[in-house]
Amino acid sequence: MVTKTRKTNRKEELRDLILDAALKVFVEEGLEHLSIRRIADMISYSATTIYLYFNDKNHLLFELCELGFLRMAEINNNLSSIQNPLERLHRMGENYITFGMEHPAYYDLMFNQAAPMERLATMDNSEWDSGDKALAQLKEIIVECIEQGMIRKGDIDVIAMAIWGTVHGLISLRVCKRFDKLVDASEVLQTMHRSLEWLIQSVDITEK
Amino acid sequence: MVTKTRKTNRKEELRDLILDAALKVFVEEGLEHLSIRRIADMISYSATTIYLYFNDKNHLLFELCELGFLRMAEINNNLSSIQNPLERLHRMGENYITFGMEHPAYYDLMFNQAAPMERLATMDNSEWDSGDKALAQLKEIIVECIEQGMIRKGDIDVIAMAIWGTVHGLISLRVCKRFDKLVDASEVLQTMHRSLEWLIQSVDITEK
DNA sequence: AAATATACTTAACAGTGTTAAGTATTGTGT
DNA sequence: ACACAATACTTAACACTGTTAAGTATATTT
Repeated sequence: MVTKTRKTNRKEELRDLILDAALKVFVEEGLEHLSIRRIADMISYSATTIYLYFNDKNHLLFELCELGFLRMAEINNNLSSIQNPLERLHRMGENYITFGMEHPAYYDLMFNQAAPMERLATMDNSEWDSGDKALAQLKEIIVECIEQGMIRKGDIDVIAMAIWGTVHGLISLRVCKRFDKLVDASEVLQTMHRSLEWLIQSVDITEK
Repeated sequence: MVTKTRKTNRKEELRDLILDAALKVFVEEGLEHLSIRRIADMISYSATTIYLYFNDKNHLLFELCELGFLRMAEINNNLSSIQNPLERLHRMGENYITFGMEHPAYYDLMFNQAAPMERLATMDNSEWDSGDKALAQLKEIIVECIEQGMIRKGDIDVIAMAIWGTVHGLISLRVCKRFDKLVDASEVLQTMHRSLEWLIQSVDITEK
């Protein structure tokens, strides 16, 4: 039993080593430069060794994606202290923008790339837990906003999609470099925050 | 002069043949199955012939992208007849959703993939004309809405980004298959339209 | 000490974008 | 009509990619 645990730990260690190397490459050089052989070279193993720890490249990318969701959850730790649900919603959107701008490679993988979803499709429990959790948190806040009469009533799913869509849309356009030629680089971040602010204010039905 | 024109036409013909074949593959089988050799096989030419008509794959994808923008512009022909600018804005959003749902491969290429923007970066006149035009049309309508006191005043760029972001976000999440596990497939389209409707109504400051 | 399981590697397959060099075919000038 | 040159295209190759089958040491168990 002890030996088995030790073995498992050693296995886990190399698995983590692979993920760390993969992370380093795709954060520093982009997803297009992330190849199995590249990772293998970095950690001085043969390329095929990686297939002893991951079914295929999609599997590896999916795991990286999950790490991304962990990091994203972390930056939302500052939400609980905010009483006003609309303010909390606003902050959540700002966190989302911050995350996307600071970790574009993660964001691309989590929401734009096909690989993680292709991996998900092959899994037994094919629920998208990470996405589900993040969306559930958003919906909770929206429910609060509606209960306190701060935003117009409506189907929670519909409102959640609209709000998620907005912040995702902004980040996504940025990550996919669609802003570069349209908005001055130095003003992108500010424009995004002001867009979110405009949305929140438009949605706010208090004091009107 | 006549012969030269004839030659040019013949050149254009093969160029179009390549684009047609490329279009067929990536619409029917997805971008990941679109390879230079695949196109070449379809039109019974060698792979290298394609490089006589396009600098590289990015160039080819950029041209396909431009075709996508043409098609997108077409479906906005129904806007001019709508007097109320807020209604026109709403319809423009619905058109955007319709386009994205009916041509996911085009949409992916136009707004998510890196290739077209990488091509653009290598070009002399590196303005993103297509994106610029589409955004300009959106801004025009927003200006009208503000002038007629239909939506809250604010920086045009900021508002345009917020609205474009919203519809793009919805489509993008769909095209990248992030809705599949979260929203029932049969309800996705309806949810998207209702999200847009909710946004428009939230933004509408008439009769409040 | 023999058998077996573990951890890893080598070699290979089929595919990718891309380039250099070569080959017909066609058009032009004398 | 003949030589020259431009045009249109192909063959072969390079350096990659993900992935798999088969082989090899090493360590563990019996």
